[in-house]
Amino acid sequence: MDEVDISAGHRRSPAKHRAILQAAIEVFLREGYSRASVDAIAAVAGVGKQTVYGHFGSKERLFLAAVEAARQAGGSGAEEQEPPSEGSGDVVGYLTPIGTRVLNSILSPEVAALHRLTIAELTHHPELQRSWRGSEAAQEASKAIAGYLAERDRAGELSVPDPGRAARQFVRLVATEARVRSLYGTQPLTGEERTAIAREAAELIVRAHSHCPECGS
Amino acid sequence: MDEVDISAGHRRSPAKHRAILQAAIEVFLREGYSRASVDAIAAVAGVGKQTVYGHFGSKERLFLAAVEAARQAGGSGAEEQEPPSEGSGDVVGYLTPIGTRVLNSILSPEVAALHRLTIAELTHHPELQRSWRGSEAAQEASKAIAGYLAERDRAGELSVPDPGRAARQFVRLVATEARVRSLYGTQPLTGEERTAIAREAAELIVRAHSHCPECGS
Amino acid sequence: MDEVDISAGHRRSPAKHRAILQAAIEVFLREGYSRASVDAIAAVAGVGKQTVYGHFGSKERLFLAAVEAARQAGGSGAEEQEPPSEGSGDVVGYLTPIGTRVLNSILSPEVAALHRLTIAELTHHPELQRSWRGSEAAQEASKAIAGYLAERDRAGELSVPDPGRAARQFVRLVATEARVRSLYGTQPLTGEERTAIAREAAELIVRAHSHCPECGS
Amino acid sequence: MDEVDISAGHRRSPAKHRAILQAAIEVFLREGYSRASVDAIAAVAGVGKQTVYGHFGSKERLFLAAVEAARQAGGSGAEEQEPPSEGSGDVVGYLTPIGTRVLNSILSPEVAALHRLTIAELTHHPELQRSWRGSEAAQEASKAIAGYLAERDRAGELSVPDPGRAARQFVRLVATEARVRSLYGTQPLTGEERTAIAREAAELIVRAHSHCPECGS
DNA sequence: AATGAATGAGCGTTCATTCAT
DNA sequence: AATGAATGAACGCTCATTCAT
Repeated sequence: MDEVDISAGHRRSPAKHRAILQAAIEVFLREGYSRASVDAIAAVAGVGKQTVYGHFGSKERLFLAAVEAARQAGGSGAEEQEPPSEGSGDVVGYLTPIGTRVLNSILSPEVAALHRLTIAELTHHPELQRSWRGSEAAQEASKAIAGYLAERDRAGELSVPDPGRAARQFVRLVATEARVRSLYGTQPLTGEERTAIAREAAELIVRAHSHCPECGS
Repeated sequence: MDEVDISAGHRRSPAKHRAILQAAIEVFLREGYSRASVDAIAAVAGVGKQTVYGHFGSKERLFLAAVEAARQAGGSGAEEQEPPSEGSGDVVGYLTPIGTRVLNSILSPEVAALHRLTIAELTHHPELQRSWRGSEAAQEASKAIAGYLAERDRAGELSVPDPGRAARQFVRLVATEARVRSLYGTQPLTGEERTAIAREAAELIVRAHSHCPECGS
Repeated sequence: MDEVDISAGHRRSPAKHRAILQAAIEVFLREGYSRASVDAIAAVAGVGKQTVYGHFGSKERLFLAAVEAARQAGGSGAEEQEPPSEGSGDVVGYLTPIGTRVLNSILSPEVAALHRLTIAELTHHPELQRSWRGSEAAQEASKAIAGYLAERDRAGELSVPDPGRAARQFVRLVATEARVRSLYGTQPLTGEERTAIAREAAELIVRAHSHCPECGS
Repeated sequence: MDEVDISAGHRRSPAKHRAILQAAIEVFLREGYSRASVDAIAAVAGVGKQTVYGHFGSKERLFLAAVEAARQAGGSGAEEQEPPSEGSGDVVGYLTPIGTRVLNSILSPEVAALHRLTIAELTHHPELQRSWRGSEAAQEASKAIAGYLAERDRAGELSVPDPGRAARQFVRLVATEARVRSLYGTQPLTGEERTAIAREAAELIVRAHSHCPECGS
């Protein structure tokens, strides 16, 4: 009884609302703001144009709502993979798959397209700044990594005076390298490339925070 | 033959060609591809619309030519600053101003706008990929840094097994952190922020390639 | 049964009927027929759009009903002022304030707007002709004036062979001069202007129907 | 060489300008401002819509230009009839045909439609006020009548202390009576009706300014 | 070569009206 | 009876492009 249209027909149907939003995400991400036409979005959603305006008022407001919805949808699902075992001393072996997951999330077509779109429209739609701050899905991974590094520091395995900074640098390196090499997500990257990017970054971070292998300082 | 227009009247005037390109850069960078109108570009250039078509054939070709011209113009001028003295052992002190220069270049309004525009239009204008590869003005700085790090390695001051990778990582870190914090160049960054970004990255690189201060390994 | 809505819920509520009419008058007079939207009228009336259609069937019928209602409302209230003392021989002094009252009625915002609206829509809504004939609120004043002039004639003070015609001419002169000078009620007229208009017309009528001051013919 | 298109083809063609204006007059006068569509005007003019915008910029500016052009066109041609012989003592016989001509001009379909349109749009297009003042084609007739009455006064045939006022009153009476009876030009008036209206007004004016037939005062 | 007038398609938006509740 | 969501057609206006000069 929840699937379609609870008490539908009279109140503004949430089903159509979602359909329009979904269509808007699809078309805006594919075409960009200017090229996307409200007609096309309405057609994809399977509703009349005025229904779109009834729900969202204007192309601009629809756009902002779509970006926000896409951001939330894109953020979720990234962490559904199992967290790797906390324990071992192989820090590079631990960080690399995490970096790969961040990278996979960032290069997913939807997330990458959303990222490009946000950058493209920042100057004409300053409200996107709000979206931007929360959008770096990688920031959640960043916190987990910071926690892990702090633990390694406490365990005496690494020397990490500022785990937050180190985690942020790791994530930035992974994300940026991936974006640059994939032309901001428009060109595919093989699994090997992805792993190599993550490992390179992991190695840098580990090197920078290792005790001296000889004297232990 | 380069003067201005001396033989004008029948051959395509190079002066008008440049004026159109300049106007196109201005308008495309400000408005984006779709929002920019050929009318507006012709008006800014002070020529008739058909002249634009005579020179460039279509809006799309004009766009690509404008991006290419902007890329060349943007790349130059970044290195006009004197290279810092090569010598000293203060590697962070050496890398930080270089990073700051990279960052200043990247955040200049024209370069940042060009970067956003390229990202925005990558999917609709695949030819921009050509532009992209050569556009990272930072790559020149990268080579200089790699050379410097290799030298430090040879001098026994640092241990840099892969100077190219380290230099690239440094430049990526600086550029990305700057872009993220400035919303891809749409928000200003203070001098202190810029310096701090560069120093953070420099410190990471240096930490990662230092000899152990105690045992020298 | 006239209270408010006591039996509401199934029979058409007269209260809503009146509210819709009132809202329609307001919006049509302010915006004109084409510019007025049924949405706006429904919103002003505080009812749903279908309620409007349930009561009036179409925008056009609502319009005609609104004009008719406005005409009736506008006609009333004009004569609530006391009739001046019948007696004196100062005919100009008697006619002038009557003319001023006619003029004030005609220039009241609602009456003037209704007049403009009727003129504007005459060709597209021929039914407005019915409204038109009865709308000249001044016609009631005209009859009173005719009676007064006839009385002056019987008393030998004036020579008015056709009091109806004279009264009509007086009212026409006052109304037209007022409308022309106020741009059909869109520009205000001072009290002095109003009085002067009425007096000018009164003087003409009196001159035209006076006995010769010398020989009495 | 002047008829069509002097050096046409390159500069904005005056012929199309006039065609658009003519079409706009036709459609605006027939439909009113809101109902008239730019598409319809362009179609009637036989040009593309953008041509209309190239020439006039917006519907509103086209409207104002059309009203102005219609006013000028409407004003001319009214006076092409021969002025009646100045002489005689039959003032009513002299004024009546003049009044009839004024009335015929005012009731011509174009002039009447323009008048209605101007009244209808006064509040939404205040610039029409400029048009308004000069539009009363009757004002020229008014001056002629004033001159005639002044002459009669000098000749001792009438006593007209303020010929300008008297002429204005005459014209107002004729015009208003004609408009009211013809529903502002939307219903035809027979020749007899027209003459009767003019004569009624003429008689009033003459009565008001006659010397006493008995004592001559 | 260069102009800008002109085109036809398309844009975002709003309308009077009907449908489903 | 009454709601407001939904529709399809139109609106004013702008666009990239071509034509005629």
